Amino acid sequence: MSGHAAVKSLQRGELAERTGCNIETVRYYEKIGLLPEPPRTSGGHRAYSSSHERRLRFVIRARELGFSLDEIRELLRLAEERDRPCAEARIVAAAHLQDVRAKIADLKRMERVLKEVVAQCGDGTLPECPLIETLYREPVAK
Amino acid sequence: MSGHAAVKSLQRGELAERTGCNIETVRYYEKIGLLPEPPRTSGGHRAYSSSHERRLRFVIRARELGFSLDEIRELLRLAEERDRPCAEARIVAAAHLQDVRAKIADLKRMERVLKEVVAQCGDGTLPECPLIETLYREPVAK
DNA sequence: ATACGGGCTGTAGTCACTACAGGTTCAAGA
DNA sequence: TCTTGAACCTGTAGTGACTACAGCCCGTAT
Repeated sequence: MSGHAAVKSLQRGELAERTGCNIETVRYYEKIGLLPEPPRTSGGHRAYSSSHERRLRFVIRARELGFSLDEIRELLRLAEERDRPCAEARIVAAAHLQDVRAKIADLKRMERVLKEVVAQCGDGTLPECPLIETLYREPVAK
Repeated sequence: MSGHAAVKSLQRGELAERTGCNIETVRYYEKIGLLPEPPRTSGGHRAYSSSHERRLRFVIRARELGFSLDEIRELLRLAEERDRPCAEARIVAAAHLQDVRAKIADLKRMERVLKEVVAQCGDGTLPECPLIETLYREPVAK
C-alpha cells in the first residue's frame, strides 16, 4: 500500500457534509487553484480522497481566522515546501494579526459612537433625533 | 432669496476635494440613488449645491460608522420625512450596533488564536511550525 | 488658438462567495 | 430492468462598495 491516501473516496457531497463547507464553495476553491482537482468517476463526478479533505479543512480553519484566500494560498505553499516554513508563515500571520487589530480598533470606535447616539435617542420620542443630527453635523461646527 | 441653497455651485472636483470623498464614489452614490442628480452646466458638468454637500457628508459620516448603503438610504429617508424619525432611526442604529459588536467578538476570537500561534512560532526556527500545525489539526483530535 | 487637466459615460475588475439554468449521472425502489 | 428523483455537472451572473480604466468632451489659461 502506497502513501497516496486513496483509501476511500468521498462522493455525493460527503466532503461538503463532513467539513460543513458549502459544496459550491469547495468547487470555487478548486477553480481558483486553492484545492487540487480531484479524480473523477467515469460519469464525471468528483471523487475526493482524505488528502483533499485535509487540505480543505486547512483552508476552512484559516478562513475562520480571517486569512484571505491569497494568504491561505501562501500558507499552503509554505506548508508543502517543508523547507523551514515557520519564519515565513509567522510573517504572514503577524501581518494578518495587525490587520485584525486595526479592524477591531475601527469597530470599537464605531461601537462607542453608536452606543452614545442610541443612548441619546432614549425612547425615540425626541423631536430632533440625536442620531440624525450627529450624522448631519459638520466635523468642525462653527 | 429662496431656501434653495443655490448660492454657489461647486465644480472641478471641489465637492470631492472638500469632503475628502473620491469623485468616482460620489458619482457611484448618485448612480444608485443615494444622492440626487445635480443640475448640469451647459457642457454637461455637474454643478453641486451646498445641499448636495450636506447630504454627501451625511453619507460619509454614516459610512464611517459602518452603516451599509441600504441602511443609509433608510436613514436619509427618515431624516427627510421629519415625521418622528427618532424611534425608527434608533432601531436601525441599534441593529447596526449589534452587528458591530458581533464583528468585534469574531475578530477578538481571531486575534486571540493568532496571537497564540505567532507567540508559539517564536523566532521561526522551529522544524514543525505551530501555525501550520494548528491549521491542519482537526477540531476534535483523537 | 491650442494645449492639457479635468470632467463625462459606460464597462469591467476586486473579494469571497452564492444562486441559478439547463443538462447529466447515480443509487435506490418497484 | 426500468424509473424516479436527488444530487451532481458546467458556466454565468449576482452580491456590496467601491475603484480603475478607455475613449471622448469641456473649459480655462496661456
